[in-house]
Amino acid sequence: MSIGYACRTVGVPYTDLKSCTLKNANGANLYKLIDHNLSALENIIDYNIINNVKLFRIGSDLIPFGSSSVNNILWGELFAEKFLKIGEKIKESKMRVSMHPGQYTVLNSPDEGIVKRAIQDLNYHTQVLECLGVGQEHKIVLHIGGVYNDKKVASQRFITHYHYLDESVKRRLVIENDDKSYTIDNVLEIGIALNTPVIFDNLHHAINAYDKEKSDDDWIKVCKKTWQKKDGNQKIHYSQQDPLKKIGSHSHTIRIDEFIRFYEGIETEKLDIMLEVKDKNLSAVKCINATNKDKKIQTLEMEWGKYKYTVLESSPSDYLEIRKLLTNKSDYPVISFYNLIESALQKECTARNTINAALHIWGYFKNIAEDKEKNRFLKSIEDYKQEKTSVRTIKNNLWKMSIKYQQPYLLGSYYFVL
DNA sequence: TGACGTCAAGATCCG
DNA sequence: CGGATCTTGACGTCA
Repeated sequence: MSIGYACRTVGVPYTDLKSCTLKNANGANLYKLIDHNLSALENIIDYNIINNVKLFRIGSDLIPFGSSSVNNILWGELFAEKFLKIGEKIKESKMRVSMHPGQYTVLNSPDEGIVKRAIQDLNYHTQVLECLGVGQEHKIVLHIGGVYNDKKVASQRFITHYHYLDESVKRRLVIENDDKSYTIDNVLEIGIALNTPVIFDNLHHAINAYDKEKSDDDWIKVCKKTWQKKDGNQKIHYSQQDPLKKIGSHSHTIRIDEFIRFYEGIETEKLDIMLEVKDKNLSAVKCINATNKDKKIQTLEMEWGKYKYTVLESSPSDYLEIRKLLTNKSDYPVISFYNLIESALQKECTARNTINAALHIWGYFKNIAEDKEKNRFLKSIEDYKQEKTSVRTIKNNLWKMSIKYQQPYLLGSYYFVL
């Protein structure tokens, strides 16, 4: 059983993917971007290995304009070694990766040109995974596409167009229910016809279900039958509704109580769970720690080190509460721990608490900072008090100091990104 | 024709 | 001039 996250990290230095606009997409630029992005991907994979994350979705923008003819450089060959090095790390650590073309890759379109581009896009995604040298259990997830006033005809067209795909693409392709058009039973019908694995997405299903007679667990069991041994473990997507945003919007973080309720209601033995959530790796690590059989307080102490200053600026009372929670070294109060962090992070930061936390961070530098740096920090605090600047300015300033003076504890802190 | 979703690039504004 | 903040881009479907 693995739990993972999609595309990018939060709070992990040197893991951002870069891109460019169409008009700047020339060979020299693209070469630099790809080189940078592959290094970033390697850093993400390294982070995953260190943090015991065994499931990860590689972002489609790894190769900018990867499926477009404007990108005509032979990136597969030019970066072959870099790809293979990353692929080796993935295989060695038994990580499973995947890719997921976006909502604009539509295989079942009645428009020939759009179908052609969709096929090119699927070829591109396949090529990335092949360059890494990873097996066919490393999947490409696709939605069915548009309805065009007749879902039966449109489903049939998906099946017809599927047969245009290269064997290497078909081997990896899996299909998923969406939040507007194709319900899980629609997708299963196509999946069974094509002998293609089906991904169950719980939030899409909650919004767009043919009938709600069956539970999530029931549907997961039905989908399981579409996964064969060669496909690897069954995969599902899991996300939660953001309570403040419109229907279908992913939550900022995975609420741990709600996740555990879901987790305990399904058969997880041979199941991989891809989380779709704004805070990415933070929620993945949270859910991994909450379901881990290896219950060590050190795991929570490390997590606390990353969250503590964010908690301090949101809620000093929760800060004290969590410290108390972690005093018994033989305990593993993982659920209470994350509940307290979630509750703290929901609270509005008062100006007083914001400044208090900033001064705590400043404590790392006050004896080593140059006068110029000290003045800049004090000025940012003054400006903030007078509402002339946002807390961003203070944090960006302190972040630069953390890099300059190489404070490892601060470089891993979520204070700068949450 | 614009909303939808996503997030970095690119543009512009500010001190 | 550097940094913060706002706007655009790139894609296809649907109302």
